[in-house]
Amino acid sequence: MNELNPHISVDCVVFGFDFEKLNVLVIDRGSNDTSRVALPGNLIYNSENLNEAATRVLEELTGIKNIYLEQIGAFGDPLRSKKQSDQEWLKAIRSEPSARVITVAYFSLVKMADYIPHASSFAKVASWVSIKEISELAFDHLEILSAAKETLKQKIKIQPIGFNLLPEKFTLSQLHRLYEAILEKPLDKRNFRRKIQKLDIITPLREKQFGVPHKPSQLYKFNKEKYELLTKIGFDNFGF
Amino acid sequence: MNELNPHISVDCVVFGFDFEKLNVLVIDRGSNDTSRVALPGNLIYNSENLNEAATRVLEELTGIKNIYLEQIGAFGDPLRSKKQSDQEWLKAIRSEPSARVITVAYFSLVKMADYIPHASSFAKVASWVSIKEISELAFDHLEILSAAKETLKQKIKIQPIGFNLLPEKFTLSQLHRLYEAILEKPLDKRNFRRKIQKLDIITPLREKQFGVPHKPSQLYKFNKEKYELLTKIGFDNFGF
DNA sequence: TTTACTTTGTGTCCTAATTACACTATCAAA
DNA sequence: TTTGATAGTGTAATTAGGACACAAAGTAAA
Repeated sequence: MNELNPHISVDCVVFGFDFEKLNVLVIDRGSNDTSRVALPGNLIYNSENLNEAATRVLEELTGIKNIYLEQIGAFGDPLRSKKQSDQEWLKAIRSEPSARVITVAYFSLVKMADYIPHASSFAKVASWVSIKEISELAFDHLEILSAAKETLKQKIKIQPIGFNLLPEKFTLSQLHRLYEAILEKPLDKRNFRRKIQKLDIITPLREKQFGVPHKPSQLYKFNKEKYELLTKIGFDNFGF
Repeated sequence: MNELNPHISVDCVVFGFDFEKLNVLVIDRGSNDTSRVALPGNLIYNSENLNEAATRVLEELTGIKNIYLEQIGAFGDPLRSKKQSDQEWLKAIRSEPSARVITVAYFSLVKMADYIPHASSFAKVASWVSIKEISELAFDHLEILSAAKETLKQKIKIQPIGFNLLPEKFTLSQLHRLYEAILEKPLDKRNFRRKIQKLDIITPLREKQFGVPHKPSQLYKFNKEKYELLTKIGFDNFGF
């Protein structure tokens, strides 16, 4: 340990859905020796609040902006950035690489198609990776990712936030697969549909899929007014 | 704003239940001009993690120890300690009173009878106050308290944590009133009892209340083994 | 043009959970 | 012995949840 003041950073867990599985946005420092994959994150400025910092840092590193971020919590183990590989990275980008860093983690759900990551700043690569394929991340980012997944599982049960991961027009099957990917368990098709329909939060469009080599499915759009009404009056019964 | 490094503090929202209403533990700087009621909190040390800091700070200010603290989240608005009254207080206790302070909030549930607060350090008074009576607190502590209440409402629905607020032996009516106090809404007596009984998490004792000017009620104890089993295998169906 | 392949979309039965609701029992105190 | 206070109990009606199988609609390939 040392006697420098601790620093504050933000880290962002941005989830995307590719109609099959959940992905998360990561950056890579991109040196060719050891790849150092990490969640997008950096130190905050003194004049901005934590949300603003998360928004700014995410855009600086990945080009992604205009998204809604929600706090997961603070991670402040004194040793969270003391692994040698982490220290080596920090030496390249920080003026006080050995200072303790307490981070505040945020998560967000976005439509992958709308957010093509473009690496910049110290990120050499910014890309979507399937959460199943992530077995190692810098610092304590694996722990943060794990907390984010847990938060998402909880929230999806009480708020229909999953719609943020789908395009404007979507099918019930896509929504179904999304819920299965988030909850990491199979859900009965008919029961799922019944439950979603009863929520009265999606509206069928006068439009179907086309060009698919099977029965084309009905397209739906998300009913934002209904959603806002529901979140306002509160609803607990979205559990699967 | 200024260019000092931000500091990190922890603040604790400790709930207690007096068989009628929810209370929260607050400290008062105790000057006789303006009373400055606040949640117990202080800067962290560089060598301790956030949980340890919360535990230590709580004990230093109120004498309360050996309790389980759970994180609520980080609060980091740059202006959160810039009110004049807050600055005056900070000048008395901090070497850099104008530095930005980012705080990590924790909450806890305790049996009031077991935890008699004893003020020390810069706290001149440490005492339980009904949450209904709190209309003003230092810094952004009102916001933190509000977040804590919300967290508690959510958690009580998926974990039987309320038992931490009751003594070893308690009656179903006490438990009932506790749930009503936390959820801030009336719950049907018979339905509440049925639901709790079905959880199989309380065991009746061979003992009743005595000395009460009405029908004495059955005493129960909390079934810890069952609770731990339930939290391990996971359960979502504790909703009221 | 027929067949194979793939995914969509739908209904019922059974069980479990939820809600609403009112009266008797038991004690202390007056 | 009466009063006042709280404890304790059951049922009926409704709603939600879980398990389960087959026909329909399109493309692609034979």
